[in-house]
Amino acid sequence: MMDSALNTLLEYGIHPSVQRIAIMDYLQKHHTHPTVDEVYVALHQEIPTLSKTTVYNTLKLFAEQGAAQMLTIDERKVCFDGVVTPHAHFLCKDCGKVFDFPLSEEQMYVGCPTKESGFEITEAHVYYKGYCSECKKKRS
Amino acid sequence: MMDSALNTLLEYGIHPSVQRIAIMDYLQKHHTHPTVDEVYVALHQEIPTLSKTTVYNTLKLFAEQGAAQMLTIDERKVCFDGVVTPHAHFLCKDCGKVFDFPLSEEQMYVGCPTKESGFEITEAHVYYKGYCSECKKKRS
DNA sequence: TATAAACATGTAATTATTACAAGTGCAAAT
DNA sequence: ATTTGCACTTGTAATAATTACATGTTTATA
Repeated sequence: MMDSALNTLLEYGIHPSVQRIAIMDYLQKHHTHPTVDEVYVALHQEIPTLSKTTVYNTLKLFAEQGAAQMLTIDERKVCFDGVVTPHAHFLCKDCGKVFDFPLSEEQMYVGCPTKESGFEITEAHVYYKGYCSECKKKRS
Repeated sequence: MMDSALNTLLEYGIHPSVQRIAIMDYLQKHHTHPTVDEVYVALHQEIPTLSKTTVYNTLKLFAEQGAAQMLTIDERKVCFDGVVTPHAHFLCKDCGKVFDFPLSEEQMYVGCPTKESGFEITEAHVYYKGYCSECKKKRS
C-alpha cells in the first residue's frame, strides 16, 4: 500500500518512520499541493499522536533531500508537491488553487546561470499567476 | 529628485502621496530586494510618522498595479523589486541574498499556458535556488 | 537487553501579516 | 476662505504561520 512512499524515502536517503511514510504517502496520493496544515489535519485522523511540528520537520526534510518540492508561489502560505519531475505551477489569484503545467527540464532551465558564473543551482521554479478558466468565467 | 518615483506612480495609475513617493523612490534606488521591514526601517528615519501598515498597504498596492514585483522566492519572507522588466531571480540558500539574472520575456513565458487553455496569465516568475559564488567558496 | 542515536511530541515564543477603527490631510465645491 | 467628503495613513490588537527547545519515545545495533 505505502510501498511506493517507503521506496521514495529510501531512494532519497531518508530514514523511514511511521510518520514519514504516512506523510510521503499522502503527498503521493493527493496532488493538491497541500499546506503543512492540510497534511496535518488529514493525517491526524489516522495517526492521532501526530504533531504539527513533525509535519513541519518532515516536509522540510523531504524538500531538502529532493524527495518533494516546497512551493512558495502563494505569499500567504507555503505548499508542497510530491511530484519532483520538472513542471511549472500556476496560481489562481481568485480561488487560490495551484495548477500544474507541463514544462520540460530544458525549458525550466532556459537562461539559467551557468557553472562559469560561479553560481551553483540546485533547483528551479517557474510560477505563473492569473485567473483559472473557472474564475475567469465568474469574473466576466 | 523623486520625480522618477512620482512619474512611475502616475504611469501605473496610483494616486501619489508623500509616503507612496518615498517608498517607490526607495525601491528605485535600492535594488536589494528589500522586505517590508527593511523599507520601513530605512524610511522611518526620514519620515518618523510612517507606519508599518502603510508600508504593507503601499507595497501590496504597487504589486497589484504592476508598479513593483512581489517576490516569494524565500519562504521565510516576502520581498519586493522595483524593476518590473523581465528577469529571473536567484536565492542563495546560505546567505539568503537575492540576485537578478537576465531573462527575456520570451524565455520567461516559454511553455506558458496559452489563451486557448482558458487560463489568463498576468505574471510569471522564474526562481533559481542554490549557492552564490561567495558562499560556494566558503563551503568547500 | 543495554545503549546511543535518531525521531517525534507539545508547549511556548517569535514573527509576519492582517483587521479594524480612528485620525489626518488634501481637493473639490460652495 | 470654509466646508465637506474621500482617500490615505496610523496604531493597536488580533490572527496565523513558523520555529525553538526541552522532553519523551522509538529504533537499530552491539
